[in-house]
Amino acid sequence: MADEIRVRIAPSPTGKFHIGTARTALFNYLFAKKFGGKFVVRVEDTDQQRHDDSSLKDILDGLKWLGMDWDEGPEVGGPYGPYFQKERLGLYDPFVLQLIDKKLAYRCYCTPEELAAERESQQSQGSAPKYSGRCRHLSATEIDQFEREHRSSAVRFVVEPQKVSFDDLIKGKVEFDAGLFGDFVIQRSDGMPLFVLSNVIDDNLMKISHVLRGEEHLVNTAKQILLADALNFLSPQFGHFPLIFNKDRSKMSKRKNPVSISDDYKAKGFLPDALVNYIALLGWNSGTEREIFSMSELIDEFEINRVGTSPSIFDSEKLLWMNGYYLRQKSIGEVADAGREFITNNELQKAVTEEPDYYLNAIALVHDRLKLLSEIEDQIGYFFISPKYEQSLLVAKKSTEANTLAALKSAVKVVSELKTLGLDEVEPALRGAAEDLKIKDGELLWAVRVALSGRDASPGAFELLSVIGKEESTKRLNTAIKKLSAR
RNA sequence: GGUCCCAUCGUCUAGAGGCCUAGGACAUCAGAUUCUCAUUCUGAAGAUCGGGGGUUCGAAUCCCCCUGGGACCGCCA
Repeated sequence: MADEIRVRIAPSPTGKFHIGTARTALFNYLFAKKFGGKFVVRVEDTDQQRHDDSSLKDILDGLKWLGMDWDEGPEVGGPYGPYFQKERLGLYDPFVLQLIDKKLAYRCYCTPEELAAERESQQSQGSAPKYSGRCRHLSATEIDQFEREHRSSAVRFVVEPQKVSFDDLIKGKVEFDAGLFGDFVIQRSDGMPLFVLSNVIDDNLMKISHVLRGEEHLVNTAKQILLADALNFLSPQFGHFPLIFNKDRSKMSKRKNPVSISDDYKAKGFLPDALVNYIALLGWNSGTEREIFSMSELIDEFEINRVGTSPSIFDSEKLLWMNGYYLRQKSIGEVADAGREFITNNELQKAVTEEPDYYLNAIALVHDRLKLLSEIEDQIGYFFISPKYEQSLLVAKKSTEANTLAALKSAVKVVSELKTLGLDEVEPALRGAAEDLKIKDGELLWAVRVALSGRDASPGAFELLSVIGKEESTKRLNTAIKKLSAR
C-alpha cells in the first residue's frame, strides 16, 4: 500500500450531480481528510456521446456547495494531471500495446452485429453471455485478411480461468470466477479506452491508494485486479459501499426519487450541512447514539469499517427533519441571509431589501417553523404585504361574530393607547381587554392574529403586534373590523 | 439464466455469544405548554432479530440450507 492516502472520485459528466455520487464523494473525502490524505477529482469524459459541460459544472458546483473541496483535479490541477480523461488519451496506448505484445491482449475483429447475435443465442439457451474468444487464436493469414478488408478491431484482454479474490474494506473477502467473464474489451475500435482499462491506468498513474466506490462496481474490481496484474501494477485497496435504494428497493434513480443535488436539494432550500449530515448516515454510523455531525466532526469520527454492508432506503422525511433542525441551529441573521435568494416575488424582494431590520424581525418569528429555506417566502409575505383572507376566518372556533367584532374594536383601542408595542406591554393590555369584554383570551387573540396574518396558523398575536408595529397593526385591525361590519 | 452482494421496529440504524424482557433517531399517536401553527418537554405504540436446521450451558450475534431483495452480466461509466 502506498504510504500516502490518496482517494479519488471519478465522475462521468453525463448528468446532474447525483445523491449517490455525493455520498460516495463524501465517504472518500472523509476518509482522505481523516488521514491527512488527498482527495482527487478525475473527470471521466471519454464517452463523448453522452457527456456535456453543464453536467461537469453541476458536479463541481455541488461538491463545493457541500463543502468538499478537492486537493487535485479540475480548476486546481495537481502533480498527477491532467485530471480530465479526455486529455489523457495518449497515455493508454503504450499500455495496450504492451499487453498485446505480451500476448495478454489481442485484436478482435468481430462486428457489433456478430457479437450481438452471439449474445442473443447464448441468452436464449439460458447460458450467461460471454465472449467466445473467437479472435483470440486468429492465424496470421486470418488477421491479414481482416486487415485487408479494413475491418476495425477492438482490443480484448485475455482472461484465463481462475479465481480472483480480494479483501474489500467494507464487504470483506470477495471472490469471483474469472472463467465466467470471457475476454473483455479494453479498447474500442475507435481507439478509446474502456472504463476498466483507463481506470486501472489512471489510478496507478495518480498513485491512488484506495478505491472507494459504489457496490455496482464490485464485479469490475475483479477485472481491474486482473488488468493491474498484467500491467505489473500494485492494485489499490478496494472498498464498496452498499447502494442507496428507492422506496421500492431498487437502485436509487431520478425517476423515483429527487436525486439532483442542485435542482432537488439546493434549489429547494436544503442546507448543505444538513444534507451532508444526512447522507453520512446512509450506511455509516458513529457507533454511539449521536446523529448530528458537522463536516469536521464527521472527519474526526469517520471510520470506514463502520460503514454498513446493507443497502439503505433514502428517507426524505428524516432529511427534512434534519434540515429543520439545522435551520433552527442557525442564527436569525444567517437564516435571513440564506433565505434572501429564495424570495422570488418582486414586490417582496424589494420590501425585504428596503427594510432589512424588519425582515430580520419577521424571520425571528417564523424561524422555528421552517423546514426549508424556500418556505420563507410564503411564511413572511404578510409581514410586508397586507394579507387577504375570508372574514369568516376572523371568528375563532368557539366564538361568535359579535364577540369577535367587539374584540377587534377593543384591540384597536388598546393598541392606540400603548406608546410602544413591546411584548411586555401588549400581553397584559390585551388580556385585560378580553377580561373587560368577558370573553376568553383566545377569542380576542385569535381574531387579532388573523387580522394581522390572514392565516389560521402563524406566530402568536403578541409577537405579531410587536413586530408589525402600531401603525400597520391598527390599519389591519380596522380592515378586519370593516370586513365584519360589512356583512 | 449466471455470478456476486445483502437481510434487526414503516424508514435509518445500535448490536462483534450471556449487559437484549433488543437501544437510539425519523415518522406515527397521546399528553404538557398555548390564541392557532411550529418549537420544546414527557409518554405510548411499533422488531417472535426473513424462515428452518445445527454448534453451544446460552445465538440477533457462529455454521449450513432455504426464501426474499438487489447489483452486475455493453466496443457505457
